[in-house]
Amino acid sequence: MSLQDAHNISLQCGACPIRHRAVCARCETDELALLEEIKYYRSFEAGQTVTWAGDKMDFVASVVSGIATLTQTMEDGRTQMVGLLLPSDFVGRPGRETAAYNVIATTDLLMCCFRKRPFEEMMVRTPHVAQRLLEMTLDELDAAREWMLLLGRKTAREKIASLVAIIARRDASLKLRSPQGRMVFDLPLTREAMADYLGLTLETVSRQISALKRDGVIELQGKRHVTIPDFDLLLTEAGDDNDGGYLI
Amino acid sequence: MSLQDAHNISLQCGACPIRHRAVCARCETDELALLEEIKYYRSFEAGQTVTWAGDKMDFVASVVSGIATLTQTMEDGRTQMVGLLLPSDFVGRPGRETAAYNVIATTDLLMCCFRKRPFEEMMVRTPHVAQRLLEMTLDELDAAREWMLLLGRKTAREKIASLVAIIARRDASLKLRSPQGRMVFDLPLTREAMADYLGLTLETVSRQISALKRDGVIELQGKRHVTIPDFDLLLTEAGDDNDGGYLI
DNA sequence: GCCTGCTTTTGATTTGGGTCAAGGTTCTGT
DNA sequence: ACAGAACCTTGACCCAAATCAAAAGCAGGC
Repeated sequence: MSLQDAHNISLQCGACPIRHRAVCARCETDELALLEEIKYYRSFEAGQTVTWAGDKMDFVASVVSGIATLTQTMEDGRTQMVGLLLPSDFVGRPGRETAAYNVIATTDLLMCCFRKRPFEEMMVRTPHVAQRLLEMTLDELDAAREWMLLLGRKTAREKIASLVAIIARRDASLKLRSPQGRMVFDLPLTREAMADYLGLTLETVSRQISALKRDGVIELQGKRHVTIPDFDLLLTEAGDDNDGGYLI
Repeated sequence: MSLQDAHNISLQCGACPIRHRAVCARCETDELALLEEIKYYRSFEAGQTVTWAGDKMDFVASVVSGIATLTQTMEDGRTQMVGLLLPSDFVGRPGRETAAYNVIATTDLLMCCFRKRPFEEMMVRTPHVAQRLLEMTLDELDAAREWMLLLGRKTAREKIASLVAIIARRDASLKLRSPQGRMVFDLPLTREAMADYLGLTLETVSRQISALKRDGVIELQGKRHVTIPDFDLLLTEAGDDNDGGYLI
């Protein structure tokens, strides 16, 4: 199944821009009509900036294809990625005027956008959508807090294993499988992007990937294509005690 | 003004358990009555656990007095604090069955609780409350992501300066002041708790506090009582480029 | 083919913060 | 007032990851 299909599934009922993990039985016809009305598409090239932190952002959106990152920066250039947007992910802050982070397309990116004002109006009128949005935000908060544990307490090797596990899990969910046993997928990030996500340098990322390869935890074909022979082994390396459903 | 007073202000309209930074013009009389009905108080002793991650949690709550922490742990005992609850802060996950983190009282703690079921019912009926809850969750998400930058990219000295600045800011807001110039307050955390929050060891925390004291960035009376001679200097040490309204 | 400009890997060296250890302070209960 | 227990500070040493440096892989354009 393609990423485009995954997006279609996530927008299942055709009405709600919000990701649905299960079938959505909530949306009503007029909501559908309203959303279709305010919907439009925007595409970005790899490397292009979607928004800068502090800029006005007059839309919310759902990623259709491609990958974008949310990053924080300090004046001296140190950067920390705080979120990764994959197809079917939602981005935007209903009720907020401005963007809080830099949003940057790391591949060619297609987004399904909704103008914010009418979207917010719809939210007020349809509590189920607002509730779903709250759930999604709570999910993101859980993910962010799990990531805080990684950034604060995990070793470089554990960080890499965690990231690979998260991407594997995410990839499996796009394929409607549960993550287990042998898994094959592509890393959607450069070494530098991984470093920004994990609070490491790209050299350390490269070294630890080599080490995990040497130790048989992962296999690499080329630089991006990964095979995981044993997902449980990877989880052990990641130091995860829970099933970590939250992240990304 | 006492902490109790701060709580009263945060619950200003007397109806909504949700923290209001400005005057709340939203709540209607029946919501008030409903909330009063489902409201009860719980107190915990210092060190007592409010909930463990994964446990059933059938209430949401607002901190009246005292301090609690949200922590994540790994099996081997490494812990990372992911949130700090001060008076007027809200805790709980409407729509979720279980707690996601360990919530531990670090001082004697009084919480104003609401049974979750009726609270959720009210949320569905009153979109303003749901919207306010979404705003709060977005605030928490912003804070978590700002914290990710700290954990991933800041030096030990910057981390300490950031934490002190955040506590100063928070203390000022309880006193209805804006943080600036000379400030005096108490650190509500032990060195160990600070270490857990910052992803450091308690020895490093102690050393860096000593260093900031030696360099005149902070002054200490005893172990807890802090004077900041120049708030802007502290912010510079923290490496903050924004005004950091989010954190805690 | 063969430049040119990435991205990635690997090596050598340095360093910030962790670890281990020993005292010092402050608080609490008797 | 005193004992014991937390909590905090400081020192010595070590190590994981950063930094500095160089070379290798790889992709696109001519």
